Amino acid sequence: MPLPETQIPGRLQAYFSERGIRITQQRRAVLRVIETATKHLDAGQILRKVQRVDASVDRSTVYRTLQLLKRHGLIDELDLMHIRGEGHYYERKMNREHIHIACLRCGKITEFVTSTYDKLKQQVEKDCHFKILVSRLEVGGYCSACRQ
Amino acid sequence: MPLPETQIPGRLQAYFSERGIRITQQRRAVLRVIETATKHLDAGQILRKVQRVDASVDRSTVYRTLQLLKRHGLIDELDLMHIRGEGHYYERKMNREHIHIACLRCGKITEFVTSTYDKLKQQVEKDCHFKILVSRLEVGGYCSACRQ
DNA sequence: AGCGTTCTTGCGACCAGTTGCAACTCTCGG
DNA sequence: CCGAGAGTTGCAACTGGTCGCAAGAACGCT
Ligand SMILES: [Mn+2]
Ligand SMILES: [Mn+2]
Ligand SMILES: [Zn+2]
Ligand SMILES: [Zn+2]
Repeated sequence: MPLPETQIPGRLQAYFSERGIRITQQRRAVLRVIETATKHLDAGQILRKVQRVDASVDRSTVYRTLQLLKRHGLIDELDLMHIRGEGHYYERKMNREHIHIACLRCGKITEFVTSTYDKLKQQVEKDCHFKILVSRLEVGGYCSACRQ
Repeated sequence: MPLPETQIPGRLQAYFSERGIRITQQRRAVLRVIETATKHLDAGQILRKVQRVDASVDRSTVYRTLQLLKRHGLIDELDLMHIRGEGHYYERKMNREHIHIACLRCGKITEFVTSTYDKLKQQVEKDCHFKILVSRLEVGGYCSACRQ
């Protein structure tokens, strides 16, 4: 994941306190893990990282926090073509919307930004009279290396 | 779901026998359910429909058949923005790739076909040197009716 | 700082999806 | 039509995600 320079640690926590959403030790730990992630993490990975800070944190708390973040549009939920298992992956929502490209052979995930994607979404909004709040484009196939 | 006229019942079963994939009573039932579906079904709905034909069919068989169909590119797996629950939805793969648009308020699912989507995929293939086998674009937001 | 309200947590029970295994059944060749 | 062999099934056990509930923590107000 890009982890752009614009990503200030503590941003999620700031969002919470601005909105009067309670900050607990458990939530603080989850937010830290998500903010400092350098790749897409699934719920299990997030749980394990959180438990290295506080082993008593329950899995339901992590799931509830992920739901909260999702509801507020602070993270995106991805399938990444279910390369491994059938669970979901999470990433901090960034400035630029990007496409996820998953190689079905080596498992590499590539992110791709293009204005064509923005145009396509605008077209959907116009043609379907629909207000888009979330969107997700994922593709699976073979990367150049895996095609020899 | 469109259920286009080009959709001949028995097509999936024909595909199986052409390839020497065994056709069992259980698989036949699952294929029938998927071929005659008029909307996106989740695994639980498929299981219940199959069990109305043969009550002894186990859930693992349905899941395994769905995996088989997915592996052969005969069905697409969708999240539909997890409007209801967190499971996946399935649909027979059609001639035209389409976008799924989910209203987060009323739950309506709209399908949309546009050449812009094809162009975007071509661009990804070219710019990322990637061979696309599967793709999935889902958007969530509010439909015109739900915005008054 | 102490208090009360309200929200959050951990727990246990539950449900959905996966997997190893032994019993079964398809398919093909004879 | 039958039998052999490979592939498939149901089952049971397990894992991952959800939910109701009672105990516990956060935070605004004094
Ligand atoms: Mn999914
Ligand atoms: Mn569809
Ligand atoms: Zn690859
Ligand atoms: Zn709507």
